[in-house]
Amino acid sequence: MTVASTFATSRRSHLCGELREEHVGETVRLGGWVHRTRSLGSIVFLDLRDRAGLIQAACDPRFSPADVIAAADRLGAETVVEVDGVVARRPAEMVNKDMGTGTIELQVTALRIVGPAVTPAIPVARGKDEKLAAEELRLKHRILDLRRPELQANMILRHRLLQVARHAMSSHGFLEIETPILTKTTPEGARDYLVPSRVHPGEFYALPQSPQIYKQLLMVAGYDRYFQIARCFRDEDLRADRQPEFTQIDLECAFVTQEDVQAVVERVLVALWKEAGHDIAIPFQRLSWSTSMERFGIDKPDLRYGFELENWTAHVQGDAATFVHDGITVGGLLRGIRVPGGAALSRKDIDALAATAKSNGLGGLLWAKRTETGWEGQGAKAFGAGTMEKIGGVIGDLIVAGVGADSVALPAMGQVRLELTRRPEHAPATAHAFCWIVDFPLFELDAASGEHTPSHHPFTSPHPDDVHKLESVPWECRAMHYDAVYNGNELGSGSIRITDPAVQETIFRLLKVPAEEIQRRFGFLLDGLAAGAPPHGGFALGFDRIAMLLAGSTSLRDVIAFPKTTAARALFEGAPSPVSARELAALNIAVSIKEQS
RNA sequence: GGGGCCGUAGCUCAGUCGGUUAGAGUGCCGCACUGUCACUGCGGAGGUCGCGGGUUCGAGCCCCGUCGGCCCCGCCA
Repeated sequence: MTVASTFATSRRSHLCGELREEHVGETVRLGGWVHRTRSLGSIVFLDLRDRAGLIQAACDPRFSPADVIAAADRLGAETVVEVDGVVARRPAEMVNKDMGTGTIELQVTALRIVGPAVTPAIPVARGKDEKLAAEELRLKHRILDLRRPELQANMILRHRLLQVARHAMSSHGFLEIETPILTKTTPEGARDYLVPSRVHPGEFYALPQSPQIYKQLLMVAGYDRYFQIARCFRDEDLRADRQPEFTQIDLECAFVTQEDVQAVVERVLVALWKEAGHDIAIPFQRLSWSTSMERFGIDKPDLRYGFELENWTAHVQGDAATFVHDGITVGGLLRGIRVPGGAALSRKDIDALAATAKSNGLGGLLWAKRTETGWEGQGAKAFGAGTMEKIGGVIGDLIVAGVGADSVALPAMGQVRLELTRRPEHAPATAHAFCWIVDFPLFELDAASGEHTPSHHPFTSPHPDDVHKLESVPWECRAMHYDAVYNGNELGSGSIRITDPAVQETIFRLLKVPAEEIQRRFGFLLDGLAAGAPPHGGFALGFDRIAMLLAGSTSLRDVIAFPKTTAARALFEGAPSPVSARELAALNIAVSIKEQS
């Protein structure tokens, strides 16, 4: 007597892939897709597939009627069938170790074709070394691609992660509250997706770039701890890890400090990683933004690797080349990286590192290898013996360095470091390296416009120790803004919000936001904050990216059922698409497309 | 907005210096086959070389444009 399957219905008793040796002897009824067929003439084997996996269904004259064998012989891939049969143990020499159901098979007694299928445009069943179809075709024929066990595993993992996130949030007292999808532009600064209003000609809703303002208003409204698995929309150009619509685990809580928020986020991340089979330690280490830039040249450092940036400015001696001295004289610093064993790198490898340095704005990359006979390379000549002595190193070392202002040299050397970490001979010291980046600058300078912009959003509270600088040296203010970083990936970010109207006013003034615009865009938030706002702060985790990383994938498209292309098209449904003149007229919209010259 | 890579049979790819009839594997169709598991063997069908233009006696191959996909920069806190 066995327990009935959760998946039993009026039309089936089990999922194909969930049968095991304990079911041997049972008469079962299965439904599934024909994954592959192997016909030996009067014996036909079918691999039947469903979301639980594959099982071999054997059609053999010893237990199958002749018409079943004949029908099985004609089955094409991806046909949906229902089969009746008896679960039988396979003889030892016929066990398939690669299948979850490899020790058993179904002895088919009846077979019904319930969903005939045309020959699939792209293969669902793949041989061991067979490549995937082109991504374009996978997106166009998404239902077939989604049938592949790999993608099904990803979607199942995604589901489990969502449940874990919900449970973790709920168990810490967070209330799941939905916020509008048809809304008003939010302060993230990306382009909005707009939705025309039919009843208000000429007016538009915006899809939310995040529920930022709503969640702050929920704090004002007394909901204390809010979370949402929130869909967000940003009309910006895409990347492998960026989709126009994406999902955040969004949270906000009241009467908290930065540390309180971080503690909650850490617990959620522990739960998510555990669900994927990884035990991780908390609390994560904290790095200030400036420390991260100094040591790693980036605000999302991959701490699985060493190769930290070092400041060698003080090592420079009188015998160094003039250009080195000149670079330092104009305010630059010498930033170097030591690569143990790096002397084995070829000239081509080093040239590639130099190209990275140059494309990131450095004049060039100085390098030297420590060999049996001493330092070699252009860097050794440029620095001179005295400086090399100070920099030091053992035989086998490579040193690379660049001179420049921190705003250029640190990010550039950070990219050089990243390239070093990606080299196959450099194994990560650990599999999971989390950290918090804290004390971000409150503002950053926009290179294009020369204007200051909020580095997070305009409601981020200045660091209490820096509030006094707001009027005098605002660009030196740190923010109560923190990012969670994992293996060089930004998982999410958050901040403690401004609840003091005077501070908020100052921020808008510094950002040169006109009073009219403040009222128009953020009036309902400011009014809310004036209604009695508790101190509050929150966070948003990029859920798709987390699912991607835990699935071991490098593209968001592998963890989203129906993703968009890099041109923001949906190849499967064919969105976006033109609409009829009638629909446009109803929305009071006239379309004018600029002719290409 | 900019840069790079790619586009040849349903799918994955090869295609030499620009040369006459564009190939392979797989899938598909047919035949054979009683223990296969990427079954095997034999036979067959299958091509707008993304699209448009140009150079040339001749273009899958060279040039220009264009469309689509992917990756990156800008952009996206």
